[in-house]
Amino acid sequence: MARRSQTELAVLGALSTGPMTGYEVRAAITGTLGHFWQESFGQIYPTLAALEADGLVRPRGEGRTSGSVVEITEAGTDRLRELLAEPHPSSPPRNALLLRLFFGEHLPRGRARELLLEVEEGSRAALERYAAIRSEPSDGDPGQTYRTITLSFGEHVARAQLDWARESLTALETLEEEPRARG
Amino acid sequence: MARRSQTELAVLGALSTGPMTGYEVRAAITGTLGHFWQESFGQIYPTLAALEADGLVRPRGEGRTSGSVVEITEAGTDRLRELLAEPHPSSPPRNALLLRLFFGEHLPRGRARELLLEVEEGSRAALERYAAIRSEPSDGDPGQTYRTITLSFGEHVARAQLDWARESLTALETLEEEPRARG
DNA sequence: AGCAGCATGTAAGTGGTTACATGATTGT
DNA sequence: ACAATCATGTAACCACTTACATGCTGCT
Repeated sequence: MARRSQTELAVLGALSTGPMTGYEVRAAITGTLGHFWQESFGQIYPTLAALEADGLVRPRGEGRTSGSVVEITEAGTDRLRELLAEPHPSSPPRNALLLRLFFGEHLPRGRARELLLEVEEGSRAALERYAAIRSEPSDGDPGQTYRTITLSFGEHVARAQLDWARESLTALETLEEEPRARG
Repeated sequence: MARRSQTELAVLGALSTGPMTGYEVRAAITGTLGHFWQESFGQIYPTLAALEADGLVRPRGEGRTSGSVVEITEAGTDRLRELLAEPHPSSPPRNALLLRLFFGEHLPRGRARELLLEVEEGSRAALERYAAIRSEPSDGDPGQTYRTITLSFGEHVARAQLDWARESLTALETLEEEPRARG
């Protein structure tokens, strides 16, 4: 059966690192998967309820004053492995910024430049965040290699976007310096 | 009012290059915006109908035996510029492949490698497509610079992913050669 | 005659976001 | 006392995909 969604996978994945509340699941996801995955509360709580109904997670009262801490069950871990092994759906690309840039000639003057500066700044900021994560002490965990690999993905892509933005800004400047041959 | 969606923008943008049928709009979008934008027929036809109701596009009978060719109106061009100038929504990242790789230790043996090979091959293929577009004769159109910029984005990102995939494959090999210190 | 590709459209479902409502706990 | 943040949940809505139904045109 199955096919509830990728959210189930993300939530079970988060819970595989230890018991936590729904709120913390969300924080864990934005914190560690943030540059390639996101979940909203409107997804997390219903998913958590469904997982509990299926016996894949269970409530766990101890150790906390507030919030209902849940932990992953044996069946949940099995399910996680199952979901991980499934072929991954590839979401169609939709980059609204590029869509605007593509029709750049119809853009208000200077707007294209603004869009590129936005990318430049965003990529720079991303690289800083990644550097901070890199500098955290490694725990020697066997999963470390895989986590570093996904971090490295973020770094590669961010550097590529930074380079692209800078090159494109230069290209735009040359365009605007030139006398306009055509209207 | 507005806020019908980005689809409206993509469709008007396609029609700004000339009159065509809904089917051709779809082909134009997948053909030229393909690496950062996609639309399905289920989106295009209702959008086209709505645009016509608003007087932003109009049917145009001549010159064809089949299919209803539509063209953009003056109001449509204005609307296109308006939409382009609006701040762009940024869709939250959702990379199902990275989500799996992140939990790589729970993946079946060899699966992580497969995923990376998939990225390697995909990026290689993308670069070839981009090279083919590059080699097409330039038409000296003033919008050319912007179209080249978005193409360049694809190239930068594809190269980054290719490098990343290769580096990560090496990292995985080293991991598997090493005697496993921890279970 | 038959098939591939052009063409248009709708209905159902899904996966997701946003906004809202509510309240407990912690720190100042 | 108040604010921030932790915490849980729901309802409404939205954009989009998929699958389906239908038919035409042009080529072989």
